[in-house]
Amino acid sequence: MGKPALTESKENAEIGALDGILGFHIRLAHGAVYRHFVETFSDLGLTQKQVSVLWLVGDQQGISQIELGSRLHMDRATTMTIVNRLQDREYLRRERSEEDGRKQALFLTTSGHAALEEAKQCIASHESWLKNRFTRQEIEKLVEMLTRIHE
Amino acid sequence: MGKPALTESKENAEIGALDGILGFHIRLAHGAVYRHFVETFSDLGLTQKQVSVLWLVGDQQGISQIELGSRLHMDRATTMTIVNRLQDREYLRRERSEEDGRKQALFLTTSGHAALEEAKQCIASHESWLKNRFTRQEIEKLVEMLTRIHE
DNA sequence: CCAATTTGTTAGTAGAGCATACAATTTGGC
DNA sequence: GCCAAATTGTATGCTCTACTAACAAATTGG
Repeated sequence: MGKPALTESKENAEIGALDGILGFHIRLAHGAVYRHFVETFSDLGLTQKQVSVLWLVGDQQGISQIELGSRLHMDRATTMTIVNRLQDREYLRRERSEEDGRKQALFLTTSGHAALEEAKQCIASHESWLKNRFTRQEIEKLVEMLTRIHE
Repeated sequence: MGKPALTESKENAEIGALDGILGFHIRLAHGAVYRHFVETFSDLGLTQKQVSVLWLVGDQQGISQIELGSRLHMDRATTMTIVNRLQDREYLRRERSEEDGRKQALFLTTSGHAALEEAKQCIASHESWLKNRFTRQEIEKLVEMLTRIHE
């Protein structure tokens, strides 16, 4: 019954049965990646979401908010707040779409492009910190498995 | 252009070069797991963190807040807000530790135990939703790789 | 042409995370 | 034993992300 009192030297935090929960490991891994991301981007002052949005808008100028949101799995309201923040910082601007008056077309400003370039440098260093612990094959397998989760 | 237009979830959202970023996939996977978690736990009204805390306190009655926080990678302030919320709902209680007057020892209440039991049922169904897409070996490998990230 | 849908917007709520400051307690150096 | 430093808990305030609900404007379809 019960478990022996933990007297072992293991510095690694014991999490008991939680260790068998896949979702738990995904959450912890995400947290670790998140924290390193924030550290890497403390100078730029950009969050993961903001960088993703800059990246996607840079990739596909004129994309609508709804399209942007759907590709990053954000709802309309969440997309709004992030686009608002980037617009306030003058990294991107909205334009009414000509084809569809309901849509806003999003474009990077000049400083938006500059910020994205800087961000891509940070992403590179962040990614190598992350990927360092895996072989090329493992990364491929990991990405494939993660994709099966988020589809 | 093999993809049919459909109203289902699986509209292959193009994310371009972002597709090569491992951190991005971790974030998307986490988001997908999180959303399914919330859905699964909408009846119980518990969050991932709250369940993790209930689980750990149930596993190790008398654990201190600092210990709890360190095992779930939360700082003291964050741990406080979560413990406060669970205490307000009378799922757990604090007791001044006898060995170390600085510490609070945490214990599940009766309804805390009940909530944890319910939660474990939900976790099981949530986990099988998640694990369904993998073989046993893949799960093992995935957990091992995720552990390398969060150590 | 009118009703339904899509898209954007605003406002409000909530969880999680972090920084800072402070109080109580314990620990360690002397 | 005593005092300074470290540990733990607490309180406050801020930010980011995410969701809901309601509403307006534009488009689409029957």
